[in-house]
Amino acid sequence: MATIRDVAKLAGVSVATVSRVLNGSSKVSQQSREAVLKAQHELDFHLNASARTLARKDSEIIGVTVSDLSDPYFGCMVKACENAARRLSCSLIVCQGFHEEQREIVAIDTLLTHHCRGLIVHALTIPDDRMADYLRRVPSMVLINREVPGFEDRCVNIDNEKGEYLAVCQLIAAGHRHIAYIGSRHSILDAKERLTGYRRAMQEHGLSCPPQLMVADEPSLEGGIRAARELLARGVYFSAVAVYNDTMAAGSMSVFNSRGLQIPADISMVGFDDLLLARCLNPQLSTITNPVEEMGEAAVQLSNSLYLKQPAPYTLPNFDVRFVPRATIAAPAAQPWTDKLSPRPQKAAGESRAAAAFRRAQQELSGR
Amino acid sequence: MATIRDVAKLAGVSVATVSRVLNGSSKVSQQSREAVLKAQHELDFHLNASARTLARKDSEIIGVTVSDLSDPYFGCMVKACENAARRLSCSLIVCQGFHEEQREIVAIDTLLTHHCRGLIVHALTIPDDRMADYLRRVPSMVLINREVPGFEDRCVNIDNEKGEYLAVCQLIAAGHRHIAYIGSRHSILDAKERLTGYRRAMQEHGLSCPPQLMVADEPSLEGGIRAARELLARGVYFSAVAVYNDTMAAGSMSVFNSRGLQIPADISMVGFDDLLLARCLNPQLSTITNPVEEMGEAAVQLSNSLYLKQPAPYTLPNFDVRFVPRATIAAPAAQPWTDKLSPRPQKAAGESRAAAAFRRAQQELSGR
DNA sequence: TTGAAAGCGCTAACAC
DNA sequence: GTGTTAGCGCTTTCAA
Repeated sequence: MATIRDVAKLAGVSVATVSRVLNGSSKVSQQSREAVLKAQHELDFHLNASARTLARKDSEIIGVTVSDLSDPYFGCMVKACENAARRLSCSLIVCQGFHEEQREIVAIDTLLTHHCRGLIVHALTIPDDRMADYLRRVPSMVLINREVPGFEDRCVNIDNEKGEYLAVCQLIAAGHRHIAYIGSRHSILDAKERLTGYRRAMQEHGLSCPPQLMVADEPSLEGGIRAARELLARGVYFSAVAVYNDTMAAGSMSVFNSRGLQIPADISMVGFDDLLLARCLNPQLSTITNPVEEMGEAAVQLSNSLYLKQPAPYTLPNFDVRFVPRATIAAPAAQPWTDKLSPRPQKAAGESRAAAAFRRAQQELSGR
Repeated sequence: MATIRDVAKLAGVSVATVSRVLNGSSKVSQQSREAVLKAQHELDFHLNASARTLARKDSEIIGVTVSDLSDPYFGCMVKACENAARRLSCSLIVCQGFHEEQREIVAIDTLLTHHCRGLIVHALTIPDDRMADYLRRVPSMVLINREVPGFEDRCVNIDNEKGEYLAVCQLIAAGHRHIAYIGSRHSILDAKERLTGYRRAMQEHGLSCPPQLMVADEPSLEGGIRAARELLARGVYFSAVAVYNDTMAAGSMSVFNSRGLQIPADISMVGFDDLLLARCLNPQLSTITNPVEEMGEAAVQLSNSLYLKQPAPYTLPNFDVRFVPRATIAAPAAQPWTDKLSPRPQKAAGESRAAAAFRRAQQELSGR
């Protein structure tokens, strides 16, 4: 591998001059500049990032941890981070934590080792006090999708409660009164806030949140499938479901569909995140926007600003959560499929198609 | 920021000993080890990756370029790369090329600057000769989803032609004879190979590939939507569509659905890639597996093996492409919606629901 | 406008 | 087992 010395020798100048040319310094004669560029080309020379980092004490690397890159939510986030990093002439290092404390710690330590210029951390299983430790020690660390007390100004987050509140209000406005909630089983901020939003919307409209209508599972397609099955198995009436995120909603919809339950005629649904996926579902999923890309951008900006100790630090924008009307919300059927608000309904004479489908699903899924 | 010197001083040993402890060398007394670890903890010290890289002349960084991280296909790929990198105690740098030559070049140059231990490059717009240049100069560079003549053993790829061939054979086996093809507009290897697979399947079964039944667009949801509209606008009969990838298929399905055309009753469909998305669609999309994660893994392995100049270099596995039967393929309707195999059919007396839907779609979309 | 040279923080001989 | 020390490739003073 050629070094700056080789280039200097070939160009007939000193290493300092080569460095100047390669860093765009103006104080170089046209002649030297050309000679250096020519030599660089001939030797196919690239400055060594590590050596430069060492000399400058500034790494030009932004580090980001997410839980799982195959999740489109994080894909979008990291996409935005990479774009923002590039604009700062930085490279992006990504680590995955997979919702496991040990891996999240390894991920953060990896970034620390690289003495990153900015750190965007999505780590949900590390306890608050440990996170606070990190935040105290690493001034440019920024958290995403999480809030640690005392460091609110370094946490990039949306108003999850408001989002879910909006979602449930839409269901209520459509006439629903028996609204189930499929949540995330992770005890993380998003999950809690969204659940609170659901509860608040229900309560403000004088509706109850019976525990039989609330289930929680992994925030994945499979989790959504299990949750929907569980809900049906309980046999309690509901005409609508608010779901933690679009991915779980997709899983749930596939269960309802395959059981002959029509969306939105029999069951209305609302998701959260507004992934591309939401527009691919049939019917297209009504959901809540989640400005992941803006958040990724903002996180990088904030982190960089903290790193530079700017006198007027970057201020986080207000992230917008909005309801996106699509095709999964309709008025509830005039006739509920059961008038029982408790499990185990029996077959009734002259039951409707939907009622029959519900009953069959409940019977099969409850393991009888 | 604390350095190894500070730790040495605090622990009352030399920097060499600190280095030994921190790198797990066995030749250290228990006493020294403990002192060092204690000092490290007190100072919250982390080895500086750049300094280590410089001293060792080995960067412990794997670099990967993809076109767009928000595309779940690449998300899966990078996920696998990160996992593989971690197993080699390496960090992962990701750059995006966005199918633009200039950005792809910047991405590769960025990786070169970091003197990566391994380079996994997905760059489709840089011409072959330039890619060959890179490959010659950087022995550990590995290409993904592309083949450059003379470097086949450093290109990680699946048999796209076979995959698409399998897909189309399934449609033919179901009884289809008028099979449209929605392709990618990018003139890249995958696109060409898959198209070839379609052609070969048709020809081997004595079927023609009329140009009116072939459209191409961006390999995105929007591209799929436009392509399906274009196809309908042409008004030529088809009972099935083979699509370049699942994402485009999702877009196409949404168009057919919204036009009252039923899948698979009116139109059978088959995708490619077997993304999570395929299982979220309604009906679930029959498709072809694309072992992206295995490919990502293999690419990292291969790159690392090339880097180490191993005597017995890593050999690429045979990536499996398989047809995944789901719910979007059925026999064609007994009655085609038109007997005209050319555009602009007129309303016929007593036309079927499907025929009416097709006709309306064609008329509206062809801009009349 | 240029060059010499002192580090940046670490590793890895080498000597003890 | 341990310490000393010469680099690794680059940037950046400081002098010229």
